[in-house]
Amino acid sequence: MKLQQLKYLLAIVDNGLNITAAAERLYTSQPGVSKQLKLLEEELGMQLFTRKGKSLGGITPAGERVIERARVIMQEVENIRSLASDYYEEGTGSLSIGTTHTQARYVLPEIIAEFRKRFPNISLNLHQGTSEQIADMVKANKIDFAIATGASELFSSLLLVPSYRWDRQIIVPKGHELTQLDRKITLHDLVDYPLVTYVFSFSGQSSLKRAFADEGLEPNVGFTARDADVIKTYVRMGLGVGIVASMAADCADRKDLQIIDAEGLFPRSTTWIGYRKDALLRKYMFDFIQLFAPHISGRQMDLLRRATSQDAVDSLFAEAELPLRDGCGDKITAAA
Amino acid sequence: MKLQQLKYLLAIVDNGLNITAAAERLYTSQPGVSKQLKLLEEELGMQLFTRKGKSLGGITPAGERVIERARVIMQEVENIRSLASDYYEEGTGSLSIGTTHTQARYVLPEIIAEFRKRFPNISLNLHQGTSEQIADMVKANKIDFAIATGASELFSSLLLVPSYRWDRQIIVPKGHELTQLDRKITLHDLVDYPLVTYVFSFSGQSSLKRAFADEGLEPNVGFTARDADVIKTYVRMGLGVGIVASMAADCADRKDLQIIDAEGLFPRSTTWIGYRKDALLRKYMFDFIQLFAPHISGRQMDLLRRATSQDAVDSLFAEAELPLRDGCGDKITAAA
DNA sequence: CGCGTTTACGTCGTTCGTAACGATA
DNA sequence: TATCGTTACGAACGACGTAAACGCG
Repeated sequence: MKLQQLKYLLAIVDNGLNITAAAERLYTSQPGVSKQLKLLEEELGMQLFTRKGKSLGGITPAGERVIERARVIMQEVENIRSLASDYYEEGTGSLSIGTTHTQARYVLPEIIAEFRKRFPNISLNLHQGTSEQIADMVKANKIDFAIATGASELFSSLLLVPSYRWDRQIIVPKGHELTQLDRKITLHDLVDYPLVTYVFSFSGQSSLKRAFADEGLEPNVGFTARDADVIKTYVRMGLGVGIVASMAADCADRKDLQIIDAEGLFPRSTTWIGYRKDALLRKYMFDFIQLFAPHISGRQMDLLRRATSQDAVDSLFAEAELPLRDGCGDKITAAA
Repeated sequence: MKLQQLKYLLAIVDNGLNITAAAERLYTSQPGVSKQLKLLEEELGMQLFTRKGKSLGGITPAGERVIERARVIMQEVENIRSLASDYYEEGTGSLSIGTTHTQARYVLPEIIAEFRKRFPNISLNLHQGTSEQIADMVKANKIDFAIATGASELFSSLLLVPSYRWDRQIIVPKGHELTQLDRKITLHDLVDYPLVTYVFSFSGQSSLKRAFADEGLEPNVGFTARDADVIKTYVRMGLGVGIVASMAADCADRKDLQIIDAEGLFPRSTTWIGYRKDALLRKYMFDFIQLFAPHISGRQMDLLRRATSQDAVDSLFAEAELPLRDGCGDKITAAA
């Protein structure tokens, strides 16, 4: 048995049991892959795949289990390489992050700027997508980190590190009648206006809908978009009342938009940064986590390094201690 | 990186950083091992070992971590092979068991007889030793199963499956004055006689001593031996009162020895069968477990197969439901 | 000088890519 | 006939073992 055979095996599986495609992905010849698969099957004395004529038809039950193990092995091989890189190639490497628009546009820029300053030779890749798309990237091992809000059920193979919490904010054009209220705004006030907010697939969105339902109200959603910039554009055009994450309402917007604090109206959301349970992170990756979630103490980071289960991570952080993030003013306010 | 390089690396570590010894163990030439180590270090770009002149002096901190990972990899490779054997070499293989004298002499014979009948082509190896010696065998990966009583702290790398419980029994020559008592025997009765029992290193032994201490008594230990046969021999010679595991007092002994039930006098012991957490057991190995601990239901066995932590195993079995084993009469009595 | 490691080198087996062939839809 | 996998073969590479050199105690 050789590592290459296992690598080829996984490549075949990950390319839909198409040996030709796997060979291309591996930058090698197709007969080579074919032969190594055959050799592996011969050595193990078992069929890993069922055959449809000459083509591969499916994976045998035993094959499934071999593949599982092979994945562990290749992951550990990666971990060894990663260890080695940490010791002798300090300062070089790459970091791929999958995240949503709000993070990429409003939260990450200054964090990434700081990271680049500290690690100028780490190449950074930002992959933007919906929670579901990010989950796919995780599956395909395309990213080192996923950053998102809620939707933890999509990311069971990751360790999720809660990083900060945020409220939604209501944005309206300056002088809008909602700003004339002499009391705190309520959900009742909102149902009279067309709302402009995130499309439902955006995680945490369903909690907004539920907030209305809990009071027996039906929101009038006039327009949905995937990112806050589009929402703000439409709010500026007077198309409705915007509801966005507080991070998205930055200071520049306050020239022509008015922000109404919606604290308490909707449940608070928690944004996390996650990485594969079985991956060994390089030093600069942990440094990135600490940049992203600076409330984590040095001691907590040490414990985090050793954590292998979500329970272990959760026990490190109490929700109440997470910082609350805003788009203007102090970027991070202390815990309530 | 190649699997062979990792195998060589581990062999070097397991042979006290002596490359020559490692090469012999691997049935290959010493320069070959040396070269592969060098290649591995070059590929990783790091020193795995510190050098004392030309000899290996110690393991670098980074090396330790690489070795950890390498062990996982080689274990998974074994697991794949094991899987393959299960599918295509059904009925062949080997089973090595490390256990104590009492198990080997009184409990295992009939279990092994049944196992041999079912799997005539599995070669069986019984390694007898103290708990400590068995723990060493586990470390050196010499055995598939460890069977022992108590001493669970020695076997933290194993999953321990509680299998049955047993009491100690008091054995005396026929007509001994302790048999004349018209009431249940107590610890006070025993301190007047020299006791013949297991040496202290035998696990669970300390609990015997503690039982006396709890009542403020000091037992008069006249003679200790490592196995019950020796103890019985000395009891027959009138050298003292024997205290042995109930399994060891078999029917044949009742001709010239009298057994006094000591139920309640000493804490009950639990015997377990254990296997490495990270090992993938072959089918016949699980069958052996079920032979050894027949109280485990089919459903529990299925869950056991998937268990990876001791907590998961413990949650499967409540102590109270374990059978109580005796040396004569019904071999296994139902739970109390 | 003995022990253990490294270097040097010749042999042998394996892998790889190209090219041709076979099977399937 | 287009697609995909297998077989065949020569070239290149890598692993292995023997022999010799080196360093340390």
